[in-house]
Amino acid sequence: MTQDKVISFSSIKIDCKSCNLTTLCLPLGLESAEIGRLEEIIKRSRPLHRGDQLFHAEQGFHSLYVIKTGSVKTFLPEPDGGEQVLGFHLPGEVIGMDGIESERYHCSAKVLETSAVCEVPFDRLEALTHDIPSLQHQLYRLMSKEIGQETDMLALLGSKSAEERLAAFVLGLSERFKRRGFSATDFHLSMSRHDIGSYLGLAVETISRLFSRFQEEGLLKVERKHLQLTNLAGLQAMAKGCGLEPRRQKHGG
Amino acid sequence: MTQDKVISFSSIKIDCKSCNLTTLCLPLGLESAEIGRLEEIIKRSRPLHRGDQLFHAEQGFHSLYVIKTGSVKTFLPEPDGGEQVLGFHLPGEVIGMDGIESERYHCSAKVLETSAVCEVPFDRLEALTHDIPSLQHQLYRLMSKEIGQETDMLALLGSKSAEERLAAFVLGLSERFKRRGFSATDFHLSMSRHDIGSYLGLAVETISRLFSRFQEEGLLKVERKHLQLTNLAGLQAMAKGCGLEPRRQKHGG
DNA sequence: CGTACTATTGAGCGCTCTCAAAACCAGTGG
DNA sequence: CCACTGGTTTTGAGAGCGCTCAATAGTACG
Repeated sequence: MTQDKVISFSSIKIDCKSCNLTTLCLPLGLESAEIGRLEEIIKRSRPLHRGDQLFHAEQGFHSLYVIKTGSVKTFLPEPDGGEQVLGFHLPGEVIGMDGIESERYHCSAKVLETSAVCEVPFDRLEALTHDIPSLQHQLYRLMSKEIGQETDMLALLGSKSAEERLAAFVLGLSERFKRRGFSATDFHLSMSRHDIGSYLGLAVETISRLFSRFQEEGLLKVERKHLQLTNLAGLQAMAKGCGLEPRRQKHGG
Repeated sequence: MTQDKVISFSSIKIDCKSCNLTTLCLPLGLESAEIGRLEEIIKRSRPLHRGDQLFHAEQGFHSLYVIKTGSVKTFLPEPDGGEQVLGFHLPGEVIGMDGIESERYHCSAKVLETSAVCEVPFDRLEALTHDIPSLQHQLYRLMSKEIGQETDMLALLGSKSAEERLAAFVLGLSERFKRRGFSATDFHLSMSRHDIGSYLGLAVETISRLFSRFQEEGLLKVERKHLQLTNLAGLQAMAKGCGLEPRRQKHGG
């Protein structure tokens, strides 16, 4: 029960010990009575499995979802049945905030591996943020952070080469795993090469070729879904476009 | 004074008659006393001119800014002095929300033409949203909308060809001018070709060439900064990638 | 052990890039 | 008024990155 409290509390707070997520946010400083109220509105879900869909684009919006364990991808469905991947989400992260404006989800969300996810009905959360100013502030911060992250992604897609994008991608994952207390150099890719390609605006084949090249260059080792980063500094240099030989173009040249 | 009230009210409401912006949002339904309180916190600014900077990336965050007239671009400064353009902002739009999370602006904002901009200190706005639930809801919606728009841009950059991007861009501008009560087919581009290219992830030369080609194809007429859309349906088809001849790639192949 | 899906690798091409230069425009000062 | 200067836009030529197509290998599942 105490354990449950911690989980519920931290699900919103995004500062969740049970999710190994201790540094993302400032403490909320809620009173225990307030924690209880927050707990009340959170629906715990049974385990979800690979391919399960949390919500669909255009579907009526009611709740935010907090990833507790596992991973989730968000994407924009395309008319031809394809998926434009928008992001990969790890424990402690919140999705669904794009649905508030129109009261319909803007994107779809699909579970990448067996995962646990909390549902937080937004109308009740909104009412609670009205009663608890620090929670209100936290929600503003959360949405602001989302905007900033998408902004960074726009810059990546707008001006980086394929190798810069992939290097930045694996380093981003590394950083996020590290914050969660997992290894920063050794982790599992729950998404397919296809999803990575879609996310980075590249073809599947390009992802595969780059992984092979990075491995040849000793930057990392990749075996199917397992990734081991063997030269973080080299990857960082590559992500910044400061590769050994000066290159300065996205593609073409 | 009544006129001023309308402006202040609508600056936050994003439903501003004086900005020709009547359809963007639902009414807030504020009491006149509440309107007064909102008015109090808004700082009106003197006119700004082309090149004036509203805020810089990494600078301490204190306020949101609402464009009243003119236009503003937001961008991420690059180490080499370049600018990765993130968006162009028209009257009624709010910028600076990316600064809430870290209490530093995430991007920079520069005025594109003579403009009027309201400053809204965020701490005071936040306090006010606590007192006025409908205002709180409106701010959530505003941030949610921003997330959705950036999402759409990610999809554009991730999977569209150059011609699809430019067609979508001019149509997006057209739509936004239309909502503001201006002509949807005849308007002024306050940003340079360079800015458009950066925004769309394309080279300046590509923008210029595409404008020329679109003109040859009778889709639009362009003369320096003046744009006239002569075939909206054709542009829409092009933006969707349903051009006359089937094409299905971003670049290459 | 067959079927379907995912990943890898190769061959070839074209979209969009870079480089380069000319045309055009705006502002300044003589 | 015009030459000068700096910036923006246009246009051309050529090249390369990342694409598509295609085929092979590896993996998952029944």
